[in-house]
Amino acid sequence: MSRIHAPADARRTGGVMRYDHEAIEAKWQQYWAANETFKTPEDRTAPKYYVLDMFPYPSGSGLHVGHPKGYVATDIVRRAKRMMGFNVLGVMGWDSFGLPSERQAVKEGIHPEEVTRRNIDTFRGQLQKLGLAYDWSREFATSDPRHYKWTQWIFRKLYEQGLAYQADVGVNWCPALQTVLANEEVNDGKYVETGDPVEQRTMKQWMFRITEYAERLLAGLDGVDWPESTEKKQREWIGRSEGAQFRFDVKGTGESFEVFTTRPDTLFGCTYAVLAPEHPLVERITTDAQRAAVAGYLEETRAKTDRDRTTQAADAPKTGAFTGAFAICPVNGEAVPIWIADYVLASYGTGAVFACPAHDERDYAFAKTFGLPVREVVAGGDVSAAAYTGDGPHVNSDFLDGLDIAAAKTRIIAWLEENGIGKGTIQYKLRDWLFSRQRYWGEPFPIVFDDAGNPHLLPESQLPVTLPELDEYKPTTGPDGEPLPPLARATDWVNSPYGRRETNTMPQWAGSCWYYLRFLSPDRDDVAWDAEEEKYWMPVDLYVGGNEHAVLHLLYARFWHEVLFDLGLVTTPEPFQRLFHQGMIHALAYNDSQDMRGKFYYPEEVDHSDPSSSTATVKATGDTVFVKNMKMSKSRYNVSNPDDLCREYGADALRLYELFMGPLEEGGQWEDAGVAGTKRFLDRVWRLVVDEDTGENTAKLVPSADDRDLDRALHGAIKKVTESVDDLRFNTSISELMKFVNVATKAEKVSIDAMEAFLRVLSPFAPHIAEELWQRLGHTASIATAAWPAWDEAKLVVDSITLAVQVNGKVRGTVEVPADVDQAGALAAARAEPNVAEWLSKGELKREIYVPGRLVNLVVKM
RNA sequence: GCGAGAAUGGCGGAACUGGUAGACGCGCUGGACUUAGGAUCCAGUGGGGCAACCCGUGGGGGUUCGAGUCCCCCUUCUCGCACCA
Repeated sequence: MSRIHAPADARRTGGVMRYDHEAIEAKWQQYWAANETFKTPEDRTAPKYYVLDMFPYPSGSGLHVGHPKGYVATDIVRRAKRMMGFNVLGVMGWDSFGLPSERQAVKEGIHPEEVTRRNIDTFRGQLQKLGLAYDWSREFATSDPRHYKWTQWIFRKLYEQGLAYQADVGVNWCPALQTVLANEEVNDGKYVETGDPVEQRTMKQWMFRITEYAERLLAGLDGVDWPESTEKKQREWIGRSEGAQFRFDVKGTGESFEVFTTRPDTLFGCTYAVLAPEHPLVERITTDAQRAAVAGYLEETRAKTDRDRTTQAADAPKTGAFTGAFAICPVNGEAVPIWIADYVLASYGTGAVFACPAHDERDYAFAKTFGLPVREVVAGGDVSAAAYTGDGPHVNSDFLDGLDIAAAKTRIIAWLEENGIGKGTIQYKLRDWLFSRQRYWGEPFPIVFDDAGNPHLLPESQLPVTLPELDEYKPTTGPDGEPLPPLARATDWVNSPYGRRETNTMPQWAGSCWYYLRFLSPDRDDVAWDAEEEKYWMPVDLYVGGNEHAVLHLLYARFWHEVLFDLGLVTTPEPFQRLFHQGMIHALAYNDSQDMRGKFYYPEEVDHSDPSSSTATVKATGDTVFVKNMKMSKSRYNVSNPDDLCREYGADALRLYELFMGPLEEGGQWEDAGVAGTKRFLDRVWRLVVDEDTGENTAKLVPSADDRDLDRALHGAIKKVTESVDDLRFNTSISELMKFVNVATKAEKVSIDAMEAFLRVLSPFAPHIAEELWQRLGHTASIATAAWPAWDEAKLVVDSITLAVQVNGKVRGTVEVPADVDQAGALAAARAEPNVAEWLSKGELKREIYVPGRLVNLVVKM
């Protein structure tokens, strides 16, 4: 029970009892911890609400003010929903495996675990200073064997389902990091996190058959409440396209190849075929005459980066080489030349296409480059000028003539199927998920290899497979000089009684794929999660995090969840019912180059006294620097530190400003001065209750006071805050809270009931001061356990309203009328307004418009 | 190139289904109280004009009694995606 009853030991300075945020915030944080105020309730009869923040990676650099924005938002939801009678599951933990800790450990010569523990302590400390209402008893880290035992357990499940396999695949190898990266981690030929260059290699890797779930992952999006743009990104990432796959025979050989197309209806317009340079047939069908040309082209292609090959516009000039071979177009028996070209990707579809330049921009560009014929088969465009991709009747197409695209597709697919040449199929852009990394600081696989090199699952009883101690965490090399992961150094560990252990580890995504389930029963060592708890708490009702995870984490987690659902281990097909992305916080950055790629300067190094100017002056040198609002980041020298702001203004003021600065989904531009503003607001709240001269409660607070204006402000605030808990528009609800304080400050008397109701709706935003004032008003239990107040619509209505009176759409005056005025009364009052009457006298009144409660518009013909 | 979103005072941002544009806050100006104020309180604050009034939501058209909001065209910015046949 509550152990701290002493009144706030707020600092008395010169007899003034000011709001001492440091003492009060520390006091209540201790109180919440000591009383386990936010421990998840045991009762399972109340409605539940699972609010989750995206799992943070505890980096070494700690938090800047951009990080807690989402956590503050979810904290308001947690606290308010709790007061509304929900059982709230609010938890925080650490996605603590990962390369940065490993690199930091190498650098400092200590164990990654130690780095991780230190970073977690920093993060936890920073978050706890913000007064976030987490159930800290459920905290866990993915790098804890108690947790990763179950990550390995889930891997076993996926393996047993045939969803995990090893394959020799072309991978993104990062020489600097000595590891492979997932496609999603590579952009522009570089590792997205560090910018280190990435090259292509073929290696044996673990893969997940996420492609088997492509259709399910698409369908599941229909049932969730997610931002439209994120759903769209996932759909596009999965990239479903319907079409046909069929066979082309290579003339004069026994060979054939399959093509995939979404436009089988244009088959009569086929004038050549193209194989990807990597296509296995290339070697076999190239004629001697063309061998040199083909070899030359393959060399050229190899030299190109993936990006060079895949980031061209459709109508960009093409490259390629003729193989000398011809393919037989199945629909008309024509022999068409077979080319190779890097605009055809080996990794998509069948790695081969038939080309119909008349109706495909890429084929058109290629045909123009190499002087290949163009044959129109869909009327409606001018194929002598450009490819025509619109609809129209087919021509030059035998049995398809006259049909539109849709009908022609159906017809040709039926024909292909009847003749045993091919069939209608669906292709996805989604590729199988590369799941292994050559790193130390990740989950070991529960896999051993036999002497023949075949993988076997370790029995469940052998989990967790823990990370062995190493002298060094750097990658190593094998007897043939091939690169080996750091775990290969642990020879005793590798040679287990069950076989040779897998030395790759899982990627960082693994832990975050199911952490939301572990939070349900993190103390259980006998199960990954408790089935009853899963039934009660899942799905996550509100998931808040940045949109940078729109595809990767959210797609991977959904995939695992779907598999677990199929196995009957979870009861909902989707893990995250509602998703919300908080915006990225920006702040002014100063750089000596206009493109912001030069040297950055700290705000205190420059003089930017004219905020409307896009340039500033470096104080020391007088040089001009450019000013731009940029994402807050250490490297741009534009971060604000939450610890400093907590010290100066308090966590409550910081929390308020995080959300007051703008809509949650937009980031907003950070200004430390804004925190001073929300601090002033809290000072005024304080003075409503506390007489700063005596430290006693103010005389202003009385048992009852009849004040319609104050009631309206109060109930307006209650209503707005209550609604914002669902629509997450906290910036406007904070302004309603401010309005109440403005009215209350001016009022002679404020009823204690009104003040208490206000404190309750304020408490999710500024919990420390709300607790303190609540206690000063005589309450012994935490305000977090108080009931949420209801608003009274009757209190929101006003006796009289001000109507704007327009003449021809321009406001010419206002009139006070009773709130329940009828149309005739409103119009009469409007016409009587002196200034309006004068305008009316200038012309003929043609029309009167009355918008109840708003305005009157009188249309006058002058 | 394609797609999505955005553009409102000196600044961050309000404005429900078209209905008094600029709520709330920052900053600024003036005043009060003060030994002092970077504390607090009061008043003011889109631009122009003594005023009536005029002009104002990136630019240009349109619909409407009435447009920040709806439609068309354009500009700029942000964020995704990038030859997927």
